[in-house]
Formats: sequence, structure tokens, C-alpha cells
Amino acid sequence: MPEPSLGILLFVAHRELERRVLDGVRAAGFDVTLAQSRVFQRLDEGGSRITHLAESAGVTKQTAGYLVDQLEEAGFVERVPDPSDARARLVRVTSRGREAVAVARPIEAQVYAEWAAYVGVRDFERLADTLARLRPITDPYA
Amino acid sequence: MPEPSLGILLFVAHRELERRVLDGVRAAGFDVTLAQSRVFQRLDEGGSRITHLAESAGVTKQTAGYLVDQLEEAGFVERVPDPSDARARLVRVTSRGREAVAVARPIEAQVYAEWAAYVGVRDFERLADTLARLRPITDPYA
DNA sequence: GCAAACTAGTCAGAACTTCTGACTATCATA
DNA sequence: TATGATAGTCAGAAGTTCTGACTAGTTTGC
Repeated sequence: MPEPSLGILLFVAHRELERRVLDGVRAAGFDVTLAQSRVFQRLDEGGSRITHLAESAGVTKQTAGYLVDQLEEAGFVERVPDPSDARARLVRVTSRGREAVAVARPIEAQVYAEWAAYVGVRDFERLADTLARLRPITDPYA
Repeated sequence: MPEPSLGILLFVAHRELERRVLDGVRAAGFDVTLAQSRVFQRLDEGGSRITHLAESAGVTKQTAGYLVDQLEEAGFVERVPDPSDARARLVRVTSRGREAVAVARPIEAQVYAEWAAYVGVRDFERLADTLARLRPITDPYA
């Protein structure tokens, strides 16, 4: 058992990355909360259903619906009918949402660059690769 | 920029580990919430101050105090005076708290074993090692 | 076809978590 | 010993998430 536990290490790394990106996006004038960003991040290019977003983000569909309401009101996403199923609606990123992504990406890349410089590019890439290979068993709703 | 992003990979790995351990601890009859467990995990052997717990868990000290109240009521921790500072009190794990830890540890180890088997022991150990080396810049309150 | 079971999403209400701001008690310092 | 800093709590509000019940639309099996 490593000390500190791998759990804490995963947690603090994720929290730091999330904090940096969210701070930057907010500083650029996009008013997003942590919970909103976690749903927003998981939107697929072609749009996602609420139920899928909920599973993917690990919250109930009521919660996902509530957060999508907020994102919609802020103009970051829109709901459109799902042509393949009249019960469902697709949540899609709007152009304003894409502007926020355009701010977030370079900040994320900057953090990765700092981490890679700190532990070495090779080890950083191995870290990302191993986590990606682990994903099938860590994220059943990938 | 990897796809999916490293942020999501860190998140899902942490969430899966946390879920497994928390499910197991609850199944053993210890009624703990996610927020409580996150504070509890960060207790030092000799006891921790509320302010330190708050910084380490990334919440305000009011929130940490509130969660410690709950943990105290459930019997997992106790508050004792800090001999070195009469303003402060130390939050310490009780014997009941230690029982919960005794349930959590093997579950955690089991998850690690599964992950190591899935990606290979060497890569798993590298993952843990790289995250540990990254910690100084991901966790200023280590 | 059509009734039964299932799925997508919402509504209502409660519980939990977290925050801001203000406050008391104690400590450190000059 | 006055001044500013620190540990922690209290009060109140906001944000997040849950359980349970519900409507509308889809799929399946007879």
C-alpha cells in the first residue's frame, strides 16, 4: 500500500488540473460552476442524451438535467430533439460553449506541459497511457 | 492533447476506487458519506487540526468542521485539546474509526491488485510512482 | 394490432454539502 | 500590553444531489 494512497494522489492531481482550468475559464468571463463543468466536459460532438451524461458523470439523471438547465440558461448548451427517439433530446454545445472550450484547451495543455517538465516527458506520457489503458475497468460508461 | 483528456482519466480512476472502497465500508455496516470519507482519509496518525484538514481536503474550515461534527457523532473521530495551542483542537481517529480503516484497506489493496493485473505490475507501479513524484506540484497542502 | 414492460426525461420535495461573513478565544510580537 | 494574526464556531444562504413518483414514447411478445 503506497503512502500516501494512490487514491489521494489521483484526487489531488485531478483537483489541481480542474482548478487551474476552471479558474482560467472564469477569469475569461465564463461563469461556470464545478458541477456544471463536469457535465459539460462529457458532451459528445454530436450531442448527448441526459441519461448518458448522467451515467458518464456519475450523477442521477435528475441532477444531470438540473445542471443542463443551468448550462442552457447560460447559453453554453442547447437541447434539440433526438431524431431517432421522440422521448429523448440531445444536449449539444453551442457556439458560446465552444468559445469556453477554446479558452480551456490551452490552459489544460499548459498544465500538462508543466507536469511533463516536472516528472519528465517520458514518464508523463506513460502515466497518461497507463490511465487510458485502465479506463475500460475504471469507466464502464466510457 | 490526449483523447479522452487526462483530466477525465484521473477522475474516473479516482471515482472507481472511491466507489469500491465506500461501497465495501458501507456494506460492512459503517455509515459514511463521500464527503465525510474525504475528510476522514486525511487525518494524521497523531491527530489533525480542522484548519489543516480543510486545506488538505480542499474545503473551507466551516465545511471541515461540519463534516467532523458528523464523523464525531458517528463515533469515528474525537476532538481533543491541542496541548501546544489552546485555541486549537486535534481531531483523532477513534477505535471505531480504526475498525472502518481495517475494512477499507483490504478493499483498496484488492482494487490495486486488479488494476496491476490489468495493465501489468510494472506499469501500475510506474503510474503510482509518477503520481507520487507529481504530488509536490499538485498538492500544496501535502 | 395491442397490452405489458421498458426507457427518456421531468417534477416535487428533502437531505446533504459548501459557501460568505461575522464572531470569540487565544497566540505572537513589538 | 496593545496589535495583528490564527483556530475554530455560529448563522444564514446558496448550490448540489438524492429518492420517489410521474408523463410520454418505444419495444416486445403474444
